[in-house]
Order: sequence, then C-alpha cells, then structure tokens
Amino acid sequence: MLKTKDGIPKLTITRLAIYYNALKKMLEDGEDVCLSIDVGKRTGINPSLIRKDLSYFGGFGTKGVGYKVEFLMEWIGEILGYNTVWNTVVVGMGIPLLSINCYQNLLPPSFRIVAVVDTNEQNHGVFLPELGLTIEPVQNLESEVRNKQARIGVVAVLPEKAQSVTNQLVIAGVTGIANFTQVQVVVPDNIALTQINTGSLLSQLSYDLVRPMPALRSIV
Amino acid sequence: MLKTKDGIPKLTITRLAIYYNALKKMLEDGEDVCLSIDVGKRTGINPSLIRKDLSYFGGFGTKGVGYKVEFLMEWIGEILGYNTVWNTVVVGMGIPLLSINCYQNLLPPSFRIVAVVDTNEQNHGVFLPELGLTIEPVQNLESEVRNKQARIGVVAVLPEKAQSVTNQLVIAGVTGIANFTQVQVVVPDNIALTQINTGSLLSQLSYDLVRPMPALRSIV
DNA sequence: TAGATTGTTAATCGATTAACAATC
DNA sequence: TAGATTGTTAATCGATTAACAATC
Repeated sequence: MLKTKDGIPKLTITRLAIYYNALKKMLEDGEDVCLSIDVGKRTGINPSLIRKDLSYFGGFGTKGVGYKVEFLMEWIGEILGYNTVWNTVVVGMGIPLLSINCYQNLLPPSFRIVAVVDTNEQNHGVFLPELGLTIEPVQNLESEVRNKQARIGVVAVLPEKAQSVTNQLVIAGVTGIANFTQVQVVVPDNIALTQINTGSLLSQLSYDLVRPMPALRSIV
Repeated sequence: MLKTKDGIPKLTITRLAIYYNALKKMLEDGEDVCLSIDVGKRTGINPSLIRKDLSYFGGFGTKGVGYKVEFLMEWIGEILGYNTVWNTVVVGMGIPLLSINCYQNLLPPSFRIVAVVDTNEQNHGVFLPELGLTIEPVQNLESEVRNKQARIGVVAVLPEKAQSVTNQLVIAGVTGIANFTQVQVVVPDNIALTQINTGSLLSQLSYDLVRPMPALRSIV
C-alpha cells in the first residue's frame, strides 16, 4: 500500500479524516471524553488500529482515562491541514460536483472554492448561488489560478481532457490536484495528487449484486 | 483488507473496474491485443498484480501473446455485473450528484437511475433534463422503489438522516446501498453496501499540502 | 525451434490485530 | 491502591511483487 513521503500510510490519513468526523459528532452529542473503543463503535474501525494511527503523530490521550474529544479533534484537524484554507479552482462539471459544496463535509473544511471553470460552453455564465460564483470559460483557468492564488485544482472534466487540464493547472501554479476522472494523470514530483475514482468504488456494488449470494459490507 | 464473500479482495474488484476503463480506451485507440505491461502503463498498476487479479476469475490471455482487448474487456464487464442493469433510486442531493450522470463513467454502466427523491422541500418538482426525471418528496421513496423495481439505493443526504434513509430503502426492497455520506451506516447481512467517502480521500491532499515537502502521488 | 508472455507459486513486504507494559 | 486504558511492541494476517514453469 502507498505511503506518504514521510512514511505514514495513506490509509492512516484517510482514517484520520474518519475519526475527525466521528469526534465532531461526539462533540455535538455532548461527549467530553471518549475511548478508542467508542471511536471504533462509531466508525467500524478496530480500536487498536485507531490508537496505532494516532501514535504516528504523538500521544493525544491519557492512559487509564481516554481522549478529550475536543482536544483530539483539533489535533487531527491540525494534522490534516484543516486549519489552513486552500483556495481551490474547479475545472468542469460546473453544477454537479459543486452544489456538493452545500452539503457539509463532502469537501474537507480546508477547501475553499474560489473559481469554477468549464470546458462546456453551455455552462458559461451560469451563476452558482451557493458558491457566489459564475462558471467561466476554460480560457480563464490560468488567470483565475493566479489572481485568486489558488493552490488546489479539482479536475472533473471528460477523461480525454484530464491530462491537459492538469498540465494547465500545474503551469498556472497549483500545488495539489484532485482528479475525479477515471484516467490516471501524471504530475511533477513536487505536486500532490489524489485520484478519486467513484465509478471504481461503485463497481464493488455492481459486483456484489450480480453474485448469487450478495456479499458482506465494504468500507472505503 | 476486506474481502468479498467469495474470498476475492475488494481491492481486486476496484482495480478490475480500472482495467475495464483502460481497455475501453485502448479499444478506442484501435488496439486489438495488449499485454499486461500495457495495461500497467495506462493504469500505473504493476503488471504482475494485474495478472494476479485476473487469475482469480480464469485465464483470459494467451501465453506468449497477450490479451485480446475486446474479449478481456467484455469478460471484466461480465464479472463486474456491467451487463445487468440495476434500477437505482437516488435519495438527496438532487441536482448535484446527478448531473454527474451526464458524465460518462462516473457511475458504472449498470446503474440506471429511475427516480430521484430529496428530503429538501425546495428541490421538489425540479426537473432534471439529463435524467428525464423530476425530484420527488422523500415520502415517495418506498413507492418509487417498489413501482420501479429498484435494486440499488444511493444515499446522499445529510449525515444525520443517512441511517433512517438507508433503513427505508432496505425495507422498500433494495438489495444494495451506495452511501455517499461520511457516516457509517448499518445494513442486514444480505444487503450489499459500499461507502464512498470523498471527503476522507480529499483529506489526503490537504494533509500533503500542509507538509513542508509535498508528498508523492497517491492512487485510489 | 526460439522468443515471448501468461498464469501461478514462492518470497517479500506492509498493514492490522493482539497483547501487554506503562501509567493515569 | 486497584482498575482502567493508552501507547507500543510482537504476532498475525493479507496483499503485492518477483520469479519461473508452462505454453503459445
């Protein structure tokens, strides 16, 4: 399995985000202190693994007592970069992905969408009320990245345009790419890249349904 | 890592979907025959792993020669259940998720959306031209599942409603659930479940960006 | 036949789990 | 102090990779 440059498993990072959401829920439920076993119940993740994941970053709990919910949540947020805001330019799929923005937590709190650009002319000029942004032509990509000082580019165009849009984003100066298309894109070594392949994940469901005996649950 | 009920790793299934997309591309590019190393180049996956994944389901290639692209693609499609159409009811997030439908391959070819239901009153009655469907109140959930004989339910509501919507879908008779919320939902053992946690995957990007040295690429 | 690549087995590597010492 | 749970180490488990025999 892949690791981050600092030797911490990628899966640890994705789970940290899951713990964060669980802790937020706990806080809303008025829980001040929690045990690893409590987080395990909410997330379906083995308490031992939870403690292991946390231990990569330090000791956040108290032996014999547990974790202070708010304290742990804030630390995980710090680790995940949630306390820094990253200006984000979205390319393509104007309306869809982005109304997503109204639904809390589909994007991490650190993503602030500052421009939406689309290759499809029909969408140009469309106003997105939730974002307070108007969809612009793809020609504006570079100027938008520069003017708005965007650090993240979301690639959500048709697969055949994924690589060229990625290149444009990198040239314009983003340092991270989230690729929602189903093709692999290549970026320089100093650019962070996350591939999100929804179709591939949903195929698990299709696979399970076509088997005589539907399979057990899967957690991603 | 989790496995399907038949002992095949979940990750093998998600990769199969990735191979399928690569093969489709190859076919469009006019390639008749390919090697595991070719698929590897397109997907970034080790050829050895590709052959291993395929071997769970049989021998689809010819030693010394390679694979017939179309033949292999059709077989993978068969394995993944792409040749069966599953009627799908989407709950919540009306407009967003679903315009997604116009973007090929964000949903596997076996998902046919037959109804869209939303808990948000403001969206009721909105017509979705790409789907030819009108967003309905959540009260219609059960009747829609039954009337349209839906087998898949997509849960894309606010987290606090995720479990109750899931329950309603199961009671109404779906056999598979795709959960796009960031909370864990529970289903009976005979119901297939896939959790899609976009926020958790994107947090990898946030994590990488906040480190002094941005990390290497990640593939999901 | 010689060259090549699959399918499969064995070796490696890494991630998860269990167990427990440390300690609140 | 006794009871409890963390943080960490050791054991297990599973997934990936490398190597190669089979064979087109």
